[in-house]
Amino acid sequence: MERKRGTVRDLRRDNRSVLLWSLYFDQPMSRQDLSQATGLSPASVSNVTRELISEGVVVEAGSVDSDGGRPRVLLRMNPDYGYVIGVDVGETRIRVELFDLMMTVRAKADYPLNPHEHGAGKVVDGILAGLAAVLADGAVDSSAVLGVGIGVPGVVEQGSEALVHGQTYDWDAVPLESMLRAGGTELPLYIDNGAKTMGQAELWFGAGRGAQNAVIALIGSGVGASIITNGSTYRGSTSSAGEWGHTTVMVGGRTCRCGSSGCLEAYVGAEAILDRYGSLRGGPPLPGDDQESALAALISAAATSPPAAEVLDGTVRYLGAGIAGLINLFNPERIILGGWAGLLLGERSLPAIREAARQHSLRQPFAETSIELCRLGPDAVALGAATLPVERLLNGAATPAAAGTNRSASLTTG
Amino acid sequence: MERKRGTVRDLRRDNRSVLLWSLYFDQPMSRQDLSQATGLSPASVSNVTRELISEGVVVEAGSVDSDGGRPRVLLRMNPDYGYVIGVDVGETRIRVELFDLMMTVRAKADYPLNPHEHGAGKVVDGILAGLAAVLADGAVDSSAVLGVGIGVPGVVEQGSEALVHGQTYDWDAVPLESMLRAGGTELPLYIDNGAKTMGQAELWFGAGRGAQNAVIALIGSGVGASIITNGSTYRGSTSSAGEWGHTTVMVGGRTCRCGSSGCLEAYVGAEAILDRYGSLRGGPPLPGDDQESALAALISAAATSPPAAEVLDGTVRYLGAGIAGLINLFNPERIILGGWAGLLLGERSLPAIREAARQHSLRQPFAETSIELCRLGPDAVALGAATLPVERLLNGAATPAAAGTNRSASLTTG
DNA sequence: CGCCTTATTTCATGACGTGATTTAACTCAC
DNA sequence: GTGAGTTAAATCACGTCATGAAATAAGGCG
Repeated sequence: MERKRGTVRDLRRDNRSVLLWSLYFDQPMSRQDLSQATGLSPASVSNVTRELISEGVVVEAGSVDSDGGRPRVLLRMNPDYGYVIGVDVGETRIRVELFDLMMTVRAKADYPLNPHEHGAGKVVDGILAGLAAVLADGAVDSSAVLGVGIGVPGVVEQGSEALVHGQTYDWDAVPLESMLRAGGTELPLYIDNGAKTMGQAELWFGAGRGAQNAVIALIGSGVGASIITNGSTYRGSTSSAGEWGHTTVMVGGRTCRCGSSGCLEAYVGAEAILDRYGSLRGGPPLPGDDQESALAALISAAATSPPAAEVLDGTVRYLGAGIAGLINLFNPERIILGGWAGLLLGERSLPAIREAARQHSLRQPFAETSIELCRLGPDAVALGAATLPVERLLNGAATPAAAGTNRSASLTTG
Repeated sequence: MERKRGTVRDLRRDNRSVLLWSLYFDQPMSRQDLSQATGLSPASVSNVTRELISEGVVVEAGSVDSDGGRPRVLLRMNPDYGYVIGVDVGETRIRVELFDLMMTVRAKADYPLNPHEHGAGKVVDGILAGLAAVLADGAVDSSAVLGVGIGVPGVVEQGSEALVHGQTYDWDAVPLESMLRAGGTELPLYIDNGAKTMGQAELWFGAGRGAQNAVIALIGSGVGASIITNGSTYRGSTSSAGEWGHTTVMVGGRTCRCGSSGCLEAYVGAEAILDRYGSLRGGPPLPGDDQESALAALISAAATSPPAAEVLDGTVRYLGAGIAGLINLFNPERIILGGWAGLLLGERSLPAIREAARQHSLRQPFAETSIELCRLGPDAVALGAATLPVERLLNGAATPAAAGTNRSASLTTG
């Protein structure tokens, strides 16, 4: 998100953007509050506000207070100014959700995916079907949609057309964007890595609110992370930053599915945990075909089963070491542990994880970091993806399309 | 380095800053070149340029070219607009260097430090003496000094007055800034971690030039790093970001001087390498009281001595794993290996280090990353520290003091 | 020496943010 | 009720800025 500078018009756009961000996260606010929060003069707030209201992005929402003076008029975002869609391309299903501007869900659609059949074509079909379904279900015209955010597993190469490199899916440079275009959609698309979109969801609405520097650590079958620096997602030079799972925590250790050895993921990923438990017991895998119930079973077994406890203790230790590395390197205000396996582990062992992290990190940065659990659950990928077009709106993209059937159209100003 | 926005005057400052950065790193340039490089209109370049010339920051430096048209007038920074001082507080000495704006050395001074006597008082005395010495030696009046950058070991807490937490020195919240003030200096001070200043030196003038995302990995007696994100040094929430040395690469491994175990530093720091070699041989430490010659001796012994070769091979492997972690997490364009021990290792084994890093990192980000050696040598700490006040100047700090005896003072404009 | 070419400056214009000033919208005491 | 008091918001006049267009400067070339 570069900020072009130069002309005096860009300045206006910047100020407008600052004001929108402020309002978005602190609704409702009076013009006066906004002036304080943004540092802009009351006069400027008044001007920018008029513009925003006439565009329909912002609406007045009643007045409040008055101990003797003119009451403050409260301002809100207009949730119906436009809609956004979030797509979560998961291992077993595609989920599509329609939100209004304030991220209230308006419609949902799920498309199951055969775990062993991840052809890009299937995924594209699922997404397109989901888009049509939520638009119909929510009774929203596509012209009112600001954009569609899509969270996918794997690295997304942002170019003129986004390319997806999916390790898990065995995708190699899949041109998802142009495939969707070929499928007929004309909605603005924002494609990003699912861990990053989920991180952004936590950053905006979950345990990360207000953080400038944070790492959202995600543990599912595999291990990933979303890195927040200076208040926004860090992507690195080719958008693959945050691949935390393949950090070496044990040189010469267990072989990882990435081909290397000693990776963090080879110890704390759900698959690895179950595998370690299996080889310790020497028996067959735990009950339940899916990892989720198997891991839950392992965790509840730990109370009585020494081998299960041993595996989990080891997991906590490796995880703590991995988190400590993040603390030392990034010096974040917050580490947020998520992903379905991360939540299972965290619910049982957060204090132990904190202690392990303490042991492996430097005193000073550790003392400045809080380690918490995600608040939004594992379904936040779609939510986070849907924030991408909202982010663009807040950053001042020119009114996209005519967006908004629901505007109060009193443009008679002056 | 926040960029305050709001008024139209800030816009001017921003444009001025963009122009200065461009000119600083691409001297000399004509106004036309600048217009192209910055995206500003020729008219604006002309205006801003006039201002800069009248202030004395920029000077015209001859014209060039002319295949039929008016020749381009070349512009340069005025190296004598003001001076900056860089201080390197090392383990065995304090080094103070005086530079002009283009970082040409004008004077140097060294103050030896007893390795076992790192009292803050001694250090402050040394710095103050050094400042006086270089100013005298360089025949520069203190009013012409834009600022003093000081690179120290340990974490620097940037508050209203910088506090230094030095692990190595056993410093705990030493108020270095106010101590120097109490010592009588009135020069603007910029205190930062030495690894970060060295990283900035490489970023500006060394192997990091032009990189937007890079990590400068420093190996000396200990191990540190300087992280560059989006073109500038990343500091994290309390400026301790970049503590790479205590990343766990071997859970339950060697005890580290930080108190934890399995830290990268416990394997690839010079002290650790020598220690590992010592315990492998079972004999006394290598010849040479200082680590530097001992490590050099170990490296040259590796050609004939199997134990030495074994230790170094292990070191390469651990180092590669550590670097791989940086590649995965940060997805940088470049990893730059430095520090005196890093250079010794790198000169002998860079290809092996690259290979080890490849084995432990993901294919895609590894392919996008080049791994190189530092170009400026271990003395770049002072140089990098001295860039701090220059950075401030380029970012558009109001002309600090009256800076510059050497200005052409024709301020008669319109 | 005049014409051509290219770099730089000048000029008029339109936007913008802001402090000061007005106007708007209420409360409250009487 | 009604006027004084109080606070929020809008308006105004002003100064600053970047910019495209036009003018000017500075050289080459025939």
